[in-house]
Amino acid sequence: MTGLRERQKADRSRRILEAASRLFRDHGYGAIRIDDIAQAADVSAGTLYNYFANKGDLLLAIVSMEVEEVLESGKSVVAHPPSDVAESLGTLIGTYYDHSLYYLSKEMWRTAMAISIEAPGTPFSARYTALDGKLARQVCDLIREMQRRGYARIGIDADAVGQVVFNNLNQMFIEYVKQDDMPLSDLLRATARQNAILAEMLRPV
Amino acid sequence: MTGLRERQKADRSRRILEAASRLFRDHGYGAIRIDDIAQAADVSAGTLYNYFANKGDLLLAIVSMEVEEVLESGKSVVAHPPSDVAESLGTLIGTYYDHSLYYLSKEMWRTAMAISIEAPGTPFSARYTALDGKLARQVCDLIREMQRRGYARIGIDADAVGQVVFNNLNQMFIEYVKQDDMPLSDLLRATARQNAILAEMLRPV
DNA sequence: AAAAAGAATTGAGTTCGTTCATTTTTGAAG
DNA sequence: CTTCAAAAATGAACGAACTCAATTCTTTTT
Repeated sequence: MTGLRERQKADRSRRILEAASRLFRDHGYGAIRIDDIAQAADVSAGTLYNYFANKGDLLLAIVSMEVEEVLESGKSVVAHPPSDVAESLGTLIGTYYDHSLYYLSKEMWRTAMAISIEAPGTPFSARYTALDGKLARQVCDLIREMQRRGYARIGIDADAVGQVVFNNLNQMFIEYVKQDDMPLSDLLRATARQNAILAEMLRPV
Repeated sequence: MTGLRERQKADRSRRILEAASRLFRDHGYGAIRIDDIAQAADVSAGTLYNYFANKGDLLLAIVSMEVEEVLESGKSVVAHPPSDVAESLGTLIGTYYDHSLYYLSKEMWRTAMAISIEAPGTPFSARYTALDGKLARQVCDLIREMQRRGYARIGIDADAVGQVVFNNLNQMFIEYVKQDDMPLSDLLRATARQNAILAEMLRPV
């Protein structure tokens, strides 16, 4: 089970991820070469390709870990939502956005999202896409939970609304990371305005 | 005005665009090398870079022409919208989606959208982003026009709703081009379901 | 314990996008 | 018609991601 080979493999994978994470964040994804990561992780460039399909896949592995955390912290919002619909959505979305730039730069996000569109087939790209799907479902879950508690009008297609809310926050996040000088406050204000309309519609009669 | 130099420049640009457009479509963006395009257009690789910032910028020039057409054909929908909100949105969005794969492959769209996120600064990337903004505004215009004609409830933030509708259709389109085997009918069905909710909200009292 | 099998690492080589010093072409001035 | 300057084209050279045949390291078998 924990033979030498297994341990070495796990260790190398960890070293590569740590080195890449630090280097990407400090110097930018584009500025870092595979050789830089390999050297920092004490492996050869060729070895790195035994662990990750390509440079982008390595980035998506890092970003996926971040999204896992976001998903986790979203759970508590769904479990104990504020009774106001607008506030609920704002809290969940705020949780998503707040986490987003803690470990990852805007450039890393841009590249990650670009890769997940352009090369959706690599292992970690698929994982990232799956996580995105889970986030979307979490928004749907929140709306259903609001309906269950009587905080939101029932008889409205929760999955469709949730999907729309998620697609919107995702697209707004893309606009946000596309502009290096756009502050988070602008993003929050814009999405609050958009969600206000959907929240109004969901408000119980 | 129409000196030899000007004419040659325009001609070379056109030849490059035509060659690239055909080759990308027939063999895929990734499979085509700059040299292939240069040869087909009867220029050197270096010359190509006098006309386009890089390979991706060339693709975005091609995609932008397509979006211009989409925008143009959207105008007539906004000018003469059906009186039902859901039908209006469906018609406009159907126009967008229908055009989308006439000249461009899914791979071209994937790559184009990826580049517009990752490298928003190049000339044609900026142009593509601007066109995207115009499309979003066109959706807002449609909703405002519906309100003006009494086909949609007034007193609702048309710009916010329009932005949400557009962000949603954009994100759904991304999902669509990410999966090579997803038929257009699936995309239309999904967005129709989502827009039904927003249309219901906009329905005049 | 030696040998065989096979898993993993290695780094030189390939490919392709991009750059840039040089050459060629164009249009203007004398 | 020549000369000159600016604009544009060229292709060899460069850099970085990625590949793969050869090698080294683990594990299993006898």
